[in-house]
This record gives sequence, structure tokens and C-alpha cells, in this order.
Amino acid sequence: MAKKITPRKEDYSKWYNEIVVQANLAENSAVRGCMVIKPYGYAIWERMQNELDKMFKETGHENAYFPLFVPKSLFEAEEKNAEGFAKECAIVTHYRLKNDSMNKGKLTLDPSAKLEEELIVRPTSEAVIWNTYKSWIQSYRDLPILINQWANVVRWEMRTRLFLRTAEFLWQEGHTAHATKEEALEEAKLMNKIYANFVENFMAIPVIQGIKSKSERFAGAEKTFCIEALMQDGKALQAGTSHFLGQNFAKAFDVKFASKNGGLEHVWATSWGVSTRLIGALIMTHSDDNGLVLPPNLAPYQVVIVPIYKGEKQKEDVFKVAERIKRKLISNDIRVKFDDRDKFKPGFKFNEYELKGVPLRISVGPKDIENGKVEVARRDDFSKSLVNQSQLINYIENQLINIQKVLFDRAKKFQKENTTRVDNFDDFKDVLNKKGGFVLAHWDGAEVTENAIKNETKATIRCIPYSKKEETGRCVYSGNPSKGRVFFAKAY
RNA sequence: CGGGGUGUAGCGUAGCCCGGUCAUCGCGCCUGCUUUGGGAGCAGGAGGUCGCAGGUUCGAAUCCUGCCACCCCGACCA
Repeated sequence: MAKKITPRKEDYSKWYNEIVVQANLAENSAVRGCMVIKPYGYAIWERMQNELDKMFKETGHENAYFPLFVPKSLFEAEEKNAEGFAKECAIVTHYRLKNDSMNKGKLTLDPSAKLEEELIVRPTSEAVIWNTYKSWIQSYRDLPILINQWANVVRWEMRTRLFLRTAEFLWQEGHTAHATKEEALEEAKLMNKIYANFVENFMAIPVIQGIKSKSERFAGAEKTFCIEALMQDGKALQAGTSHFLGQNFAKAFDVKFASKNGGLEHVWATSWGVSTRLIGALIMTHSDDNGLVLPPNLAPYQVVIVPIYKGEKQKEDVFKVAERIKRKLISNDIRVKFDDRDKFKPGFKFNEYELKGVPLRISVGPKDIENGKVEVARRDDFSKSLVNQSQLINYIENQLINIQKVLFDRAKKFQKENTTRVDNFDDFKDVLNKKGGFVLAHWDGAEVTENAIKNETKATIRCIPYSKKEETGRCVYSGNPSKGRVFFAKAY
């Protein structure tokens, strides 16, 4: 049974340590709130990239790459977007250092190398990309443009939190250009759906799909679609967003196309992204006190083989069987690692792979060779079974499917149990303080109300769900008429 | 930027109030032998400008001042 994880460093560093460490590069370093992603953590990210990339390509998207630096003048062009990010930008002002005459062996800025125009380190790439699209789009024949970029971005947050809000993070950002409003809206919705599919089916994290309220909307967007997940500690996490940008960027960057009927129109835009934050969500959704728990569909290794032996003769025999199993698994498209390291004992390895969350572990020893069996242990419930080698592949395949389902169902059950319908403000506050989780309540649709609730409870509207039922009621705060319930929660 | 806290070996820590063989302990690391079906045991060994800079003092990890960094809470946020 999964225990609660409180996402405080002292409590969860044990799990994070397997995959990431806080960057600590220099004594007085401003490179803080950044992370070093260890190989195992990066392998998880690569799995995410692979699967998302497939989904993007299946829906007609292509990858491209744009510059890290955004000239300030470009950055400013879309006012709302610029305003939204202005407070968290890293800025390049110089391009050269020189020896510090006052301080031997040290370097200082060379004043003669001050840039005419400052460069912003991208917090997102709309500006660069739309400035480029301008030269790519002339006619309706050039549309749509469906491009995705895998990149790093920098947002100089006042306070950072490992994985959930680092100053630099990896993500993908899709930027599309369309001839019609309808098409762009469809695209934004489609991508949000793809995110939901990916997060639910690969990461086994159940999400609520919906639309952001105006105050939670992306700077420069007309509509923001989102997926929201609930962590084990009862706080909500924005897991992905997809924006319908209207013609805002096209107007700001003067991107027009000649339409079929001879007119000159502004292009319609979307952008959408998910980041390494999802790895944080993964950890906070499934991990238990023994470490990470990875869903089989995402795990870099679905199966690990640990050999058990005494002496060279046994080692030889055991390795032979282990290698054979490994080959069989690979030929059945199962991701497997055979841990042949001689330097560590089996018990040590058992614990290591539990910490790493590998879904299934096969141990092979002399006894098993004699019996023609192997021991298979599950990470999610720690159960062990002796399985005939002849039935192994079948067994493993079924177990992997089962674990994936169990993890999702467990998280879904948690989400359900921690979603509370509430009809007055006292209960609203009570639930948030004592129980946490999502609160489903009526809202009058006014921004004032939303802000007032935020000020009093720290809870925000996480999303207005697609699944919202038409239901007449009274706003939980103002008492004004409401047409349906929205999801409130305290969020990361 | 406001409020609170912390900084001692690669990691985690004791000591600080009450200055004086106190630099403690665990993990990890190295060497050797024995071990290997759930994080091995024994023996030996290496590793520290006690965050930095000043000050007080015969003497500072310990007291004082300043600075820096990190953590937590607020505002901001994928």
C-alpha cells in the first residue's frame, strides 16, 4: 500500500536522489534552483520524449529547433505575453569578459562588449518562432504549420522546487499556425487530449481535462486547455497546457496570409507544452516508502534480471540462463536489464531496483536452474512467484499489463476519494484545510470571486472541466447563480 | 522582496546556550581475508580552510558584526 509522500526535500530526497540532484556548481553560484538530471532520470525523460514524439508525429507534427536567445524587441512584441514573463527573465547584456585589473586571476565584464540590445534567455519561444513564421507564411497553401521543439527554457522564479519548478527546465513546446479559428481551436483541444492520453496511459496518472479560468490563463492566450493531476499530499499539479492564442501573435508579428478568396488575413495560432515537471508528478503520484514506482509503459527497464551464484561454476550456469531469458524478453519487445555486476550482492541489487521502481524483478539462482523456474517479484505489491521458465514470457507480459492497470486504478481511486463536492463556503474551507484534494463547487464565473477565494483559502480554480454538467446552483462564495461546478484546489 | 531557520569529510550528523586535547558518530570510500537466495562480517586505512571575512580573547566550530549560500512560509509560476 502506498504511503503518503510529503513533497518536502527531507522526505522525498531519497527518491529524487536516484534520478536527480540539485545543481550545486559553485560557492556563490546563481545557478540555483537548477537540477542535474542523472542518467536514470534522463532515461525516464527519454521514454517520455519517445512516446510523446510518436503521438505528435502521428498527428502530423514535425520537430524543429529555434534559438535560445530572444532579442528584447521581439520579446516585447506581444504585450500580454511579455508582461506575463517580464518578472522572471534571465538577460544577456555582454558577450565578453576580460581580466580584472583590481583582482588578479579573476574576470570581469568588458564594458566595451556591452550588447546594443539585450538578449532574453527564452522563457518560452513564441516570440522567436512567430518572428520566423512571418517569413514562412504568405499563402493559405503554407498552412497549417505544425511544429514542435524539444528545448530547455529558463524562468527565474523567486522560489524554486526540485522538478516542480526549477529555474531551467526541459520541455517540448508545440507552435502551430492555422488559416482558421476553428482549425486552431481544434488543434489546441487535440493536443490537450493527447497529453491526457499520454499521462494516463503511459504515466498512469489520472487527470482532469478542462479549461483554465481567465486569471489562470497563459499570458497572451485566449483559451488555455489543461490537464490537472492530484498528488498524494492533496495538492493539485498542472500537468500540461495547450493554448489557443487567437490572432494575438500573428498581429504582434504581422503574420498574414493570402486566403483562398483573395483576402489578406492574420494567422491563427496555438502553443502547447509539457515539461520535466511531469517526472515530479510521476514520483509524487506513485512512489512509496521503498522508493520510486514506475508504470511499466514508461519504465526505462520493465524487467531487471538479478543473478544469484556462488563461485565461478555457478556463475557460468546462472549467466547462461539469465542471458537466454534476456534475449527472449528483448525479442518480445520487453525492456530488460541484466545486472551482471560482480561487485554487488543480490540483496543490495534487490533494494536498488526497488528504489529505482523497476516494475518486475527476475532472480535466477542455482535452485531455479535445477527446478526450471525463476522467481518473479513485483515492485508495486512486493509479491513473489515462482514461474516456469517455459511460461515466463507470457507471465511477464500479463504482469506488466496488470501493474500498469493497478497503478492507474489506485491513483484514480485516490483522486475520486479526494474530490469533494461542497455547497457552502464553510465546508469549502473545512475540506481544504483538513482533507485537501479537489473541491468541486459552484462558481459564478466572476474573476473577483475567484480572487477573493484565492486570498482567503489559497485555493485556485484548477480547471473548468469538459465534463461539467449543466446544473443550476449558487456560487459557493458569492451566492450568485451558477451553471455548474468547477475544480478548486491548492496547487503547486 | 518580507518572516523564520540552517551551514561541521562525498552524504547525514554530535558539539555551540556554558569559549580551553571536541573536531563526534553513522553511511559511503580504500586494503585484506571470509561472504553472496533481501542493503554482508571482521581487521586495518584515507578523507575536514568547522560557509566566507572581520572582531573580542592568551585561546573561537563555540561569543559579536558583516557578507554569502541553502531550506521553509508568503507574493510569482509549467
